[in-house]
Amino acid sequence: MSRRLVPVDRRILEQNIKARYHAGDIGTQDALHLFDELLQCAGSSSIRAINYLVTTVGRDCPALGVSLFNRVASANVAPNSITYTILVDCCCRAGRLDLGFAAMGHIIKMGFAADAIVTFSHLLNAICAEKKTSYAMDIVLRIMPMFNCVPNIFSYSILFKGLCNEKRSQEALELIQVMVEHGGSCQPNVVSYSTVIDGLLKEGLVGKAYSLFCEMLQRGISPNAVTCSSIISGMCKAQSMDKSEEVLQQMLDRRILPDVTTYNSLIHGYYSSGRCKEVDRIFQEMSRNGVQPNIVTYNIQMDYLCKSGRCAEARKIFDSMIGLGQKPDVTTYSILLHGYAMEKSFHEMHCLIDLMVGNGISPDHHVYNILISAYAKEETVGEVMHIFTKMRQQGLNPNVANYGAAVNLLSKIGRMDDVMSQFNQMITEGLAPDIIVFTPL
DNA sequence: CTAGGGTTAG
Repeated sequence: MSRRLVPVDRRILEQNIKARYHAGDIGTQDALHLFDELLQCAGSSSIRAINYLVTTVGRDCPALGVSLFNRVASANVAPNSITYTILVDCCCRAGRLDLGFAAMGHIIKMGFAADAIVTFSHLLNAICAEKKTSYAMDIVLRIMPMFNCVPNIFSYSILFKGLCNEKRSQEALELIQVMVEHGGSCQPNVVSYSTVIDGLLKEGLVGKAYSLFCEMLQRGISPNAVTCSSIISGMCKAQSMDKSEEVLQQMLDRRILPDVTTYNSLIHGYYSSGRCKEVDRIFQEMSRNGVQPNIVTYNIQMDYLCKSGRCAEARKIFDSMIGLGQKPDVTTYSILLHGYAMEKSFHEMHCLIDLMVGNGISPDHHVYNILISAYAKEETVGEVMHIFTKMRQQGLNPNVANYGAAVNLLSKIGRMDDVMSQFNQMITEGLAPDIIVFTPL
């Protein structure tokens, strides 16, 4: 084989990968095969093609993306800054924030930090998902500028959402004010305002949310369907359905089209206040405006029926959903399961769990907690403990609500030694007890 | 390429 032919073959392969990537034409398996093929003849020109392949694999299976990176590193090809960005994203999505930090360390060492704005976003998302938003704030406000990486509106939005998720929406509000007063190039936009308005409303701070909304309008930023849906949802939560309707009317006046999420908020609000006639009206309005119900709409409807002791009707919706091609999700199953639990229909519960697993949906904390509570009410300790074992076998660590349900049962039947042992187990697993766990003690 | 809204459990 001549020296010249190899690079030509290689270039054809690289161009082929690039074209297929942009056409969205590579599956995970294809990518893995192409990766093997390319790595055999790869040279320094191959890194772009390698990046396409690692992106494709990592999208589907982040841990596999990380392992491909290791093979790149041991082959004779130097990763570039894009490769490291893909790596950080894969590490974070594989739940290995520690490896994400290590990769970021390489980026900084190589002097790529100033251009790593997207890489930082992946890292910030993962940090906030672990409820360490204070740390994320330090990165945005101090560490990124230290490396000449100027935080952008995405960086700040991740912080706003993280703070709101930690019920620190007032700090998010302060951060918005600081951005505005500072007058820098990065100013809050409709996403920033919507996020913080939503967070304030979820904490019941209606007045502050309203002031922020006014401030947004004054600054010439137009609300959109997301902003309005958050406000409608907040008004529903505050039992102010009339105000919700006012906001809906203002949306229509401003030509902001309500979408399925907007209508779902209203439907949930009316069900919660027991006004079913109004729900019918909203359904009609939806259909008139060409908005189709989705899985969440059905879940809301089923939840209402189950909680009104009408599981059979909820089941009819459930069965018709499958026919309509709307696949029930883990929430749908939880809702129906909870309905059966209230009826003490243990047989139906087990059939439903089997159906769920058969349809490829794994039970989550909610599902298990419905089972734990149902057995707890029957005071069958053995079954409750068995569910904990099953959860752990599935790699699902019980959460505070799961322990809460068990601790309440044990204290009710006077088994205080078992209460303490569950309590200690919970602490050992790094969980912070809440008021419900403490009450029996 | 990276950000925001609706549904479920003790």
